[in-house]
Amino acid sequence: MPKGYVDKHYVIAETAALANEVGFSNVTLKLVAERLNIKAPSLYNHITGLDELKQELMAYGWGGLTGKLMDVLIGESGDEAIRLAGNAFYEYAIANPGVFEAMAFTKRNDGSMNTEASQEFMRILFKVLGKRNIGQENAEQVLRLARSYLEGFVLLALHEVFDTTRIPLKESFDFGVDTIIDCIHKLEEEKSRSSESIPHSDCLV
Amino acid sequence: MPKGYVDKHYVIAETAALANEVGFSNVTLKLVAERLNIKAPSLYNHITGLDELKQELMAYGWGGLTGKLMDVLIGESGDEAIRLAGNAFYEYAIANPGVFEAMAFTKRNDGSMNTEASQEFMRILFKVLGKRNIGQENAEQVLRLARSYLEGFVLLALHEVFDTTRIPLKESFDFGVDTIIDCIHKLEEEKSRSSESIPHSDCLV
DNA sequence: TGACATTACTAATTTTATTAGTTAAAATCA
DNA sequence: TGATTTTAACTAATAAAATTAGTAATGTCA
Repeated sequence: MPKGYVDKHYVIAETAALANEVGFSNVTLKLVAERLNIKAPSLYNHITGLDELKQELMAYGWGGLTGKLMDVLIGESGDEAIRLAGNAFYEYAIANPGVFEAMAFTKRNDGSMNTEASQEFMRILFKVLGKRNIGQENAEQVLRLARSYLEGFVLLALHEVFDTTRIPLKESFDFGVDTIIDCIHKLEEEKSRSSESIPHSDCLV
Repeated sequence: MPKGYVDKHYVIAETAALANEVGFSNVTLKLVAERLNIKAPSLYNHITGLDELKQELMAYGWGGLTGKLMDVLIGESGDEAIRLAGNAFYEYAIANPGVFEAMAFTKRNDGSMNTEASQEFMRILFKVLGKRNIGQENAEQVLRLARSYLEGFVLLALHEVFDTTRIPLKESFDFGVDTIIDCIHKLEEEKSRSSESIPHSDCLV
């Protein structure tokens, strides 16, 4: 047990593991400290308090998820990219329930770090949508829809609201993702119809 | 200040008002008691503890929302019923942010009351979907999609995640509801196509 | 009126977060 | 290397909140 063994990142990473084991709402400084083999007050050398730790956990979660998303989207595009993104979200959240609670429940309007935490994730999704011919405003609408659905579904799934004896969770999740994809298709059709005076490239071949 | 003035319903109702004012996570027995002009330990004559009070608050919220939903759906059907249901959800949640947090965050898998709380609400939505020609399983899929979207969107809106300087919240919300309605239309078409050997009633006129 | 249950109270306990003040290890630098 | 300074741990103390125990006052009902 050398001295400078614990640092801020280690504290947050262990808090994440703890949250996944006992649930986000049951995370206490006492438990975090025990897991790190130090006393609770020593944590204040690394964090300003429990509130900050929870904020950090939220940011940690968004960072981890964003990493997975980038991995999965390399060289992918179109509908398949959207399905892969949805799956990455689903798998990350199910595998990290406590961290996901932090991501979903921690207020993001107080403080700058908070809003930024999920911004990179959204920026990537927006980039995927940007390649579709639906226009900027529609892309933002789809983005809000997608985010609401993803966070909502996973939240309900983790709270075991859905009766899984009939339809498997993943099947329902995919149904929702497909609906969003259908929505994009519809917007693409509208867009191409509205600009039909200008024939699009396929017709020029 | 006569004695038997406070009862369980009153405690819960005041907790709801308090939660809407200070936020769900800031609800304490001390604050509830102050609001009721009694001392904190006296609350234990009406509830078994803070945990139960939060569960009751969740059930109270679902009950209130279900009431609004029934009001709004009397004599309504079709797409309009779905829009009205969505609006009722949206308005209730925005008007009762603290109660909605209780509805969204309180775990529903521990204890029987919890799952039942939202069941009546879902049963009504299911009834609306049951009138559409999409089949039982598809109705369940749409229900999960709708619930995920509704809870997710409102959660994000209350956490002020969305940048409202561009697109108004309500407009985005309606976009999502319309997407769900499109989804239902698509399922209806599939259904009628799959049973086209049996001509449906319109063709028999 | 007089037992009985209910509801409020005060006092005490427990748990957790947090602060204050101290010490020793570790890093820095003359 | 050896002195100094920072850092990160500790113990002790404080504060706030939930909860329990025990008591008194109020209301009900036979």
